[in-house]
Amino acid sequence: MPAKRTIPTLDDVALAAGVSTATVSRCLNAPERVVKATRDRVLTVVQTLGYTPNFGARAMAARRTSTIGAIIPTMNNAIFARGLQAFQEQLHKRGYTLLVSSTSYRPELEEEQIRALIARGADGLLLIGYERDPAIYDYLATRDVPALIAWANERDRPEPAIGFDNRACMRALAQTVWDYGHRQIGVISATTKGNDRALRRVEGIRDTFLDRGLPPQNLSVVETPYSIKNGGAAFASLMATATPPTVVMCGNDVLAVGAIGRAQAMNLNIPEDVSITGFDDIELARIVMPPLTTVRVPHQKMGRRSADALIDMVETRTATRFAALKAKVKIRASLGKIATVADGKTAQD
Amino acid sequence: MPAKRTIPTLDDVALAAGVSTATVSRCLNAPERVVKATRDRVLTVVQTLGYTPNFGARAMAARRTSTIGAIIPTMNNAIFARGLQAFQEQLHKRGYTLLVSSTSYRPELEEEQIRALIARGADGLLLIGYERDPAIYDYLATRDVPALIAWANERDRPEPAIGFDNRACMRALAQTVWDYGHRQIGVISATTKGNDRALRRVEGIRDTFLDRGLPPQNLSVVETPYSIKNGGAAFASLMATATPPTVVMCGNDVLAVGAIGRAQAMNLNIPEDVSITGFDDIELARIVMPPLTTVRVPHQKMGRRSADALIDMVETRTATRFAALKAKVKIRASLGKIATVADGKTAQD
DNA sequence: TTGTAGGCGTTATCAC
DNA sequence: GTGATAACGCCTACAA
Repeated sequence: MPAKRTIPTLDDVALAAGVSTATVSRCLNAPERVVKATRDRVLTVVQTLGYTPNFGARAMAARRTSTIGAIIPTMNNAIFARGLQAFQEQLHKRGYTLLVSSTSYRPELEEEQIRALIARGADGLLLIGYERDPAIYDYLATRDVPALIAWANERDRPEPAIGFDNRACMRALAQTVWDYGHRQIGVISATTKGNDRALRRVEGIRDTFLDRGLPPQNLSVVETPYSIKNGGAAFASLMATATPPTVVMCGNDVLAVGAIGRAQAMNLNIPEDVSITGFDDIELARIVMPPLTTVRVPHQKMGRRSADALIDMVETRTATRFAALKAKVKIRASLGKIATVADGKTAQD
Repeated sequence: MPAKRTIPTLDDVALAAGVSTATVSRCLNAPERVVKATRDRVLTVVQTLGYTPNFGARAMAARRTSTIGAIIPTMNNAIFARGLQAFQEQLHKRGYTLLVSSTSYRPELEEEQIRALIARGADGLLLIGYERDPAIYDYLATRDVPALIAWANERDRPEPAIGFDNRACMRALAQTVWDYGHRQIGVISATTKGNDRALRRVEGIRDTFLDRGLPPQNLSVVETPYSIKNGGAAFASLMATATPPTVVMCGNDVLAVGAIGRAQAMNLNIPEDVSITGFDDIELARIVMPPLTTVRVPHQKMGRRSADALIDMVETRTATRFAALKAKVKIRASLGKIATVADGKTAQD
């Protein structure tokens, strides 16, 4: 009647199976190098004893962990959730485990978290966006830990990255907005400090409108941390000006949903009184009334590809550059047309 | 010009600081046991070398990791996100790290994940709900890993749990629905197999209505996996019957949002044509039109308390029982009143 | 095909 | 207050 109060180790298994620890280890890590008879015997013992290898010991001896770390700004909303889920599923398929941690959009926390993940033995790292202290890139290099950037992809940066071109995507959406006749533009951006994706999106908006000759004073930008509530407040402040915008372009869907909610509270009709756009195309974008015009980001594909790319980097010790993923403008009811005098039309549509 | 291609270890630090590895270790783990002069010297070296302790080695030597594992059904929606975020923040405050993994609502995956987290050295585990193979509880006991149950709390179960009473909460909501005059009830539940929270919620609904004498045939329940889309489909099937319900009570807000969307697509007015209720009070519940009547779960408090409780269990090796948290019915526009003949009123309100 | 033995980087128990 | 030194559990040459 063995009161198994102790955790079985490789030794216990070896002893019970009448083989050496080396053989047990092989049965687990390279089964083909053990003859079937012994392998079966060993695996049975593993089962009955309920043996599980100790991760720390294994990591130390093998000097790798089959673990990938990811550091994302937040798990609080759907923006990263879908991509992360796909990332983790693909990792799992290829025999890797995911370690997540989040910075709560405080970039200064990222370095500590990178260290923590590396200390935990992460074989590779997924990071969001390009912008971070160069010392971090140095650190990654000295530790020889491959890192892949996601949610962004800029043509002129050398780091391996799987994502879309935030600036070009927003430029495309802004073009649609321009084509719809809007000439008085409000922008609600996430805080751009330490967030290159947010910055690029604002730049994309500027590109389009200023290139087409919009007077700079017709384009007003406010920054605020991502949240539904902040989106609402920023919207109110934009609408409170002498010449309120006919369209408010938001840095992401969460801000846009906040703006829509506030607009309704202010008894403004969308898109008759004001149009609103987002970015990401999270589930909320279709639920909200009216449905949100936004940019559809290929979250799943991005997650899956990132997993494959990062594992390749880890296993082959090489780094490649990747082409940007496509993200398409998705027009829904929250964006309406403005009839310009030149068009000879009568009113908003 | 040292080309530091190697990762610094405790030995390197000890060597450079001219002390023993034991002293370096103490500087890091019990600074008060080292005289200030040496401590400063050592810590400087740690800085300049960029030393980070190796997690695996540390875990092996110290036989603990300051790591807590959590296994949740999904990270895909907001249901667990808020509580988990609070959980992780509180863990962080107390010097612990969180390891998450998700089962995608497939209970049979839980055991493997528990093993994986324990193999990774989790000092304690957070699990959702009570229902699981008894063998799992045995395993946890032999491995001597404390586990805390969250998102549920049943008076007559001995396991330590921090959460609310799903059955009682849903009973309270059902009471409100009853008071509003509804006598033809539709229920959309998550799959109850392997999900005690979902089962208890349905039971809560039955409790209220059957106790008050509602004929069983006036209460129809459909089960479907959690998702907005499935919620919509289930709603359509409930409404397609000969005597469609005047209210559809959903097992959570995600299903309810799906139901609302489908109702709109079917040109049904809420609550005039049919009322809809949810459970959880996630952000979506306030965004959706009309806003959703639901049960407000204290996610943050639950997360925070769970962290404290679990750390206490780990550090003191004791287990206590906890009282259920309160969750309140939150009435919003998606629930309307039915005028009964007895009330002498005229119509729906 | 299988066994032996050294080493991975820490912590903790002792002496000093 | 500080320094040796023995675990900790596993992997992997290398040898048999």
